[in-house]
Amino acid sequence: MSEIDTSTPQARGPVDHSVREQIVAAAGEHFSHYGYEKTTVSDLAKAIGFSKAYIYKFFDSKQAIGEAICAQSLSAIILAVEEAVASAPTPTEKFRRMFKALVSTGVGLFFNDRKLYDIAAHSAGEGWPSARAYCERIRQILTEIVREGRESGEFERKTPLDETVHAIDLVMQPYVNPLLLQYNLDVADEAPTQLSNLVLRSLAP
Amino acid sequence: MSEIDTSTPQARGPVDHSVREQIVAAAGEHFSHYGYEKTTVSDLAKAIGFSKAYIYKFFDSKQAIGEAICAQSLSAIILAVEEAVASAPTPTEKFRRMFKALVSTGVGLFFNDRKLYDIAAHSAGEGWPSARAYCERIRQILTEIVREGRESGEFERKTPLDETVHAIDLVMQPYVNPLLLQYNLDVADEAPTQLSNLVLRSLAP
DNA sequence: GAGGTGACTATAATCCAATTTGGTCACTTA
DNA sequence: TAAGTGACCAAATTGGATTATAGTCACCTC
Repeated sequence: MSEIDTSTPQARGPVDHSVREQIVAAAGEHFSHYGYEKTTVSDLAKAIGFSKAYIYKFFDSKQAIGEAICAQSLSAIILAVEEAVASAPTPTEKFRRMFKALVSTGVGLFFNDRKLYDIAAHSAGEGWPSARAYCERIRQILTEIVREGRESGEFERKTPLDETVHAIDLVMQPYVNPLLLQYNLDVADEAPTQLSNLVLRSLAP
Repeated sequence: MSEIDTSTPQARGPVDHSVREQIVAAAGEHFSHYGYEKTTVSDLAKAIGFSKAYIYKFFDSKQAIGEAICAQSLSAIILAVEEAVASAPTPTEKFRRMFKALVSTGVGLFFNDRKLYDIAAHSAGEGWPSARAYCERIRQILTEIVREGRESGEFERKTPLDETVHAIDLVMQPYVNPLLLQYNLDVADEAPTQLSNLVLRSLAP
């Protein structure tokens, strides 16, 4: 449910292979310690005890490895959001908690795993599939909440669903997208509440 | 009404002096042609036929000159916004046109005067007074519109004014702030309309 | 004193050769 | 045939000597 894109174009060779997992594990550690740029593919090869060439049997490029790691980080955010949504009783509350979880998990990643955050931001900036899939998933969750709120009569039904969702998505974008979030850290604590209030007012029937 | 901060701390020596104006004019041309980084203070000195040292009788630093130029660009946006607002009959329409003018002028600056835009973005990133004043002015205009809409009964009056304005300001921020706008160019044509609709729904009495 | 400058310094930008790095491929080995 | 690699190349990166730049100051001139 919350795995993003881990078995996609950037993969080579057998999808399910212990070496692939070793590579990803080593990359996770190295990227988070030294950053994406500072770790070389040879470093990863040494870490798992194989040659650099062998790495390329499993990944198209270094970027592909970066995407796998990025997808992991973003999956963690998705997971937190899904849990937050699941725990809420009403669509209104689901939206509030979603937004809050989204921002606080993102900000948490920024402060606790800055190196991994930077990959996510880079990923969003370059439009990597992992980042696209993440944004898409957030939008899905949002759509589901709005739909449910409309069905229960909690939200207005005049505006076309797509339009409503799209507009709310635009509002959340600066906090969803890691590339943008880093410029909004100064308002990250108040924004979810303030913007949720505004959005929910706009959704009132 | 739309002059931003042109007579502020970064100024030295006589505020009203033809040489100051010459410097600003030369800076405007050079920065817009070659960019802020690529033009040296000596270039500006040569352009106006004085020594570099003399420049420093009028400006604290190169950055101070940059701020003056930045303030000019941002003033142009403010002016466009003020005109758009003035031409609108109702608060609802004022808000729509404000948002639209804001984005289209900003985007226009990006595509037509990229070098100047970059200064504005840098300014916003570093929190220069010129950028702060700009954001503050936008907020003032917004406040005035909301207040007027409340008085005329067009907008709801339950939510505290400050809170309403602040939330709307957060919504507009990605398009007001040049640092952020450049990451949102892909949605810059639809965002004003979509977000205006959403905000206005939230303002409905 | 108002208008203006050349010479100076510390720091930042630039340049370029030497080195690394991402990525490939022909080739083992079991 | 599946698992794995050394040797190789073009492109990117580094380090460190060199140059350019922001900013100051004592001083000049009218």
